[in-house]
Amino acid sequence: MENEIPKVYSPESIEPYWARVWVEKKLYRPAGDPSCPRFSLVIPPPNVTGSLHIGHMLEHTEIDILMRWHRMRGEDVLWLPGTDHASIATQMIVEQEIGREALPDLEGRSSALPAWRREGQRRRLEMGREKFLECSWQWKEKSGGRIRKQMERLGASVDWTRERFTMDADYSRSVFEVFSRLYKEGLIYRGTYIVNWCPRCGTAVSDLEVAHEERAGNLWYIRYPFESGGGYITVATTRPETMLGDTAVAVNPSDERYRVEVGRNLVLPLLKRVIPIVADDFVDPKFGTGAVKVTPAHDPNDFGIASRHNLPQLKILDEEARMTEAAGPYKGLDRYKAREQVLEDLRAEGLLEKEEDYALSVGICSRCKTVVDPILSKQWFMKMQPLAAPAIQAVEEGRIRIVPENYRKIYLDWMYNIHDWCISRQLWWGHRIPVWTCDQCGEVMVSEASSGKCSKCGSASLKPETDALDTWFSSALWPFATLGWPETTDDLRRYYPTDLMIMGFDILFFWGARMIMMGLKLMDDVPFRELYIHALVRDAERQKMSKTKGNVIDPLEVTEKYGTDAVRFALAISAAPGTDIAFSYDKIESYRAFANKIWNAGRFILMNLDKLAPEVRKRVSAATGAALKGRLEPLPTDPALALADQWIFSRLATITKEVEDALADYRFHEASFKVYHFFWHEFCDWYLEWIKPEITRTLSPEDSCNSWANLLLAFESALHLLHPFMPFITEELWHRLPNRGDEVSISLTPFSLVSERAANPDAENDFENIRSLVVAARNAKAEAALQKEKVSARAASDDAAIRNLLNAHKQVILMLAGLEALEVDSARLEAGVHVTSAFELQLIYEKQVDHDGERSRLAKEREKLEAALLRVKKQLENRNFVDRAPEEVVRKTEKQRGELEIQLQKVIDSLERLG
RNA sequence: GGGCGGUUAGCUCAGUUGGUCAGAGCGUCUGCCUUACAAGCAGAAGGUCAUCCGUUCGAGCCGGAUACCGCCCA
Repeated sequence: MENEIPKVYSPESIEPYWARVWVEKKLYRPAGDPSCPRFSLVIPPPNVTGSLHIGHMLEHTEIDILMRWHRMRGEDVLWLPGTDHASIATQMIVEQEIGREALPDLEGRSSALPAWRREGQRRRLEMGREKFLECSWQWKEKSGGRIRKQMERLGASVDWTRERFTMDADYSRSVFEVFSRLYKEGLIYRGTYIVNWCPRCGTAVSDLEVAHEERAGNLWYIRYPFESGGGYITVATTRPETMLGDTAVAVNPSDERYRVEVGRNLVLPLLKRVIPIVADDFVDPKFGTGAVKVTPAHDPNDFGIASRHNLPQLKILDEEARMTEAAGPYKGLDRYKAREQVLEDLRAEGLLEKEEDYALSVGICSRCKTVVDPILSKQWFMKMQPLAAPAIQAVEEGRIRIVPENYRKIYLDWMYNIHDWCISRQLWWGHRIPVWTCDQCGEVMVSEASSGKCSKCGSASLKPETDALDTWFSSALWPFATLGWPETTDDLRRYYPTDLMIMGFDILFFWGARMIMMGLKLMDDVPFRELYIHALVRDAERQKMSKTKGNVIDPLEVTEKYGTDAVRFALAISAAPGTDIAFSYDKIESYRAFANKIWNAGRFILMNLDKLAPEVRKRVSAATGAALKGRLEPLPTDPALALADQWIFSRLATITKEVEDALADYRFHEASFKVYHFFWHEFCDWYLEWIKPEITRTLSPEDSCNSWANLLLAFESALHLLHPFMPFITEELWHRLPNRGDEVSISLTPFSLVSERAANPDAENDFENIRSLVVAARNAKAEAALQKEKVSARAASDDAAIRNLLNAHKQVILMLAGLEALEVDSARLEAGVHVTSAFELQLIYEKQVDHDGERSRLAKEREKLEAALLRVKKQLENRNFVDRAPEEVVRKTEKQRGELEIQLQKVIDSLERLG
C-alpha cells in the first residue's frame, strides 16, 4: 500500500481525471427539485475568442467556492456557463487572421500586426459580409472550445448542459425581441449626434469604451480676423486642424472683453469662410482667451452650442480620420498631417499668435488604444433615464445588495448621471440591427428577417440596416435570455431572479448596471439579488498584469505546474473584499505545500489503516459507516484518548460555523484561512500527533476501534470543509476512504458532518492547558539547547484539577514535548521555570544551569509582565473605567490582573532563588 | 476639477460593531532527515499600526488636518 500512495502529492496525476469525471457524469446539472431551496448564478460570459486570464480564475474560484458550498448545503444549485461574442474584439482578431494569411511573409516583423490589420480590413470589405461572417464563425468554433477546456480544468462546477453563447439562435431571437419592444416604446431611436469614433476599428463606440489619458500637448493661439477688418479675435485650441470645420466663435455673454463683438463676423483663416461670433453660457471665460472656436461636427460641446445657435455642421474628418472635401486643400490628409500643415500655413500668414505647452486629456479607444475622434454620425441610441430610474430604486431599496458597499455609491452616482447609450456599431460580427428601411417612402420596419415589402407603401425595395448592436446590449439580457426568455420556460420560472452575480469592477457599468436595467424592464424583476465585486489580480509588485509588461500569470500554465487546488487556494486566501490581490509564485508555492500537507495526512491515515488486521479494519469501517448516518459526535474511547477526539470535534463544529459565516459575507480570505489553519495547525500538528501512538499500534480483536473511527470521521469532516476550496485533492482522498458505497462525489455530500452538540468548551479548555505545557517544555528545551535530548521535567500547580489533567495525560505530554518523565506537584518550584497562570514548569537536567542566561530571560519576562500589569492596574484604578465600561470588560480586566500578578510573582520568586 | 481607496513586521497582506489586536504567510536566524509530510518538524528575532490634532475611561479601529501612493469619473 505504501507504494501506492506517493510521498509527494502530484496534482497532475489526479486533477485531469476528476475534471473529466465531473463533466461526464453531469454532476452539476441541478435536479430542479421544487422542495429544495434553489441557488442560481449565471457566469459573467467571457469573450468567446479569448482565453481565461488569472482574473477570470479568481472570479471562477470565488464563484465555484460558493456554488460548491451551497450545493453541499443541499440547495438546488444552477451555475450557468457560456460566452459572449465580443464583436469588436472578435472582428479585430478575425481581420488580423485574414491579413496574416494574405501576408505570411511578414511573420515575426514588428510591423506585421498593423499591416495584417489593414490588409484584413481591406479583404473583409472585398469578400463581403456573408463571407466574412463565415470566417468569423469558423474562428469562433475553433477558439470557443478553449474557454470550456480551461474552465473544466479549473474544476468549475457548472452545468454544461445549459451552456449558452450570445449569438445562439435562441439567444439572438431574445436580442431582436428586446430591440423590437424597446424601439416600439420609443426607448430606442436613431439620430445624428456626436459619437466617439475609433478610426482604427471603423466604428462608433460608447462613452464607456473610451478611456481618458493625460498627454503632453500644446495649446495654440490662432487669430481670426474680423470680416470688416481692423483687428482679430484670438482663440486657443489643442486640435488646430479642427478649425477647418469651424462655423463660429463663441464667447461668454457676460464677458466684458467681447460684449461689443458679439454678432460681428470673422474670417476663418486659411479657408476664408465667414463665421459669426455668438454668445453662449457654456463658454468658460477663464479658458485660453475666453473666445473659443466652434466645430459642431467634431466636438460634443460645440455641437451643443451649434444647435442652440443654428450653426451649420461641417464634417471635416472621415471614418479613417482623414480630412474630407470640406477641408478644401487639406482633403485627404491624415488628421495629424493636417495639423502640421495647418500650423505651418497659419504661421506663414502670421495668424499663429503663440504656442504653449499644455497637458490635455485624450480619448483612447479602450480596445485598440487609438485616439478617438468625436464625430457627427447617424447612430442608434437607447434612452437611459427611464431605464435607470427603476435600477436606482432597486439598489436604494435594497432589492439588490452590492458588496463591498462602497461600490453601491459608485453605481448610484453613475446611474444618476447616465447618458443615452450609442448601441450601434459599424461592425459585421454581432447581432445585425433588425431594421429594414423602404427605399421608396423611407418607412422604417423592425423585424429580424425582411418582410418582403414595405408595410406602408408596398414597395419591395427594402434595405437592411448594416450596423450591428453593441455586444453589451446582448450581454445585458444574459440573466434571462439564457433561461429561455421571452418564452416562460421552467428554467426561467425556477432560476430567475438569480441569487448572485460576481464580476470585476471594470464591468460594473458596462454590464452589471445594464443587466439591472434590462432585467427590471423586461422581467419586471431584478436580475440578481446580490452583486459581489471582486478584486483585481496584480503581480507581486502590485502592477497591473499586461502582456506588454510581460508580467501575466497564465492560469493554465500555473495550474499545470502547481496544481489547480494550490492556485485556487492562493487566490481565495488573498481575496479580501475590496482589496486588490498581489499575486506571486511564492504564494502559490506555499499553498502547494498545503495541498501536500493534506495529501500526507491522508497518506498517513490510509497507510496505517491498511496495516490493521482485516478484521479490525472491518470493525472500523462498520463503526464509521454507522456514525456517518447521523450528525457526528465523537465515539466514546479510553479517557486518556478521549480529550483529543472531543477537542477536534469541538474545533470542527466551531470552524464550520466560522467558515460559513465568512462565506456568507464573501470573506473568502477569512474562510480559507480558517480551514487552512484548522487543518494544518490543529488537525495535523496536534490531533494527529496526539493520537499517533494509538493509530500506529497493532490492535487486537478485543481492542476498541473507536479512536480509529473518530480519526476517520474527523478527517472526513475536514475534507468536506476543504472541498469547496480544494475540490480535486479532497475528491481523491475522499474516494480512498472506507464506506464509499455508491456515493459519486464528495461535492454532493453535506458540507458539515459534525453536530453542533460536538462543541465542547471544557475539552477545548483542557486541551489548551496541555498544549501550553507542551509548548513551555519545548521552549525550555530550546533555550537550554537540549532539543536533541530527552530530559525530565517538573510541573507545579496549586489547582488540583490541573494536576489531575496533567497526570491523566502524562504519556501524551511526554511524547509531544519530548520529555523523559514528568513530575506533577503542588509545591512551588525553585529555579529555571516557565510560568503560566495555570502552572509552572521546570526542566531537570545534569548540565550546568546557565544562570546568566536564565536571569536575563526572566528579567525580560518580568519587564514584560510588569508593563502589562501596570497598564491593567491603571485601568482598574480609573474610576471612569470601572463605572462606565461594560461590566464584562471590567471583569475580564480584573481576571487579567489576577493572572498577571500570579505570573509576575512566580517570575520574581524564581529570580530571587537564582540569586 | 469631482469622487473613492490605501499607508500595520524585511516583503505581501489580515485585523467584523473602539476594551488580549498588535497577527498570518513568505523571507531571515537556530536546532532537527523524530518510520505522514525537508513542499516537513520544533523554536526565535522583528512593528511608536504614515504624521499631527481631536473625541473617549480606553483608538490600527471613530472625527479633522497633512504627506505620499493608487483607482474611477469629468
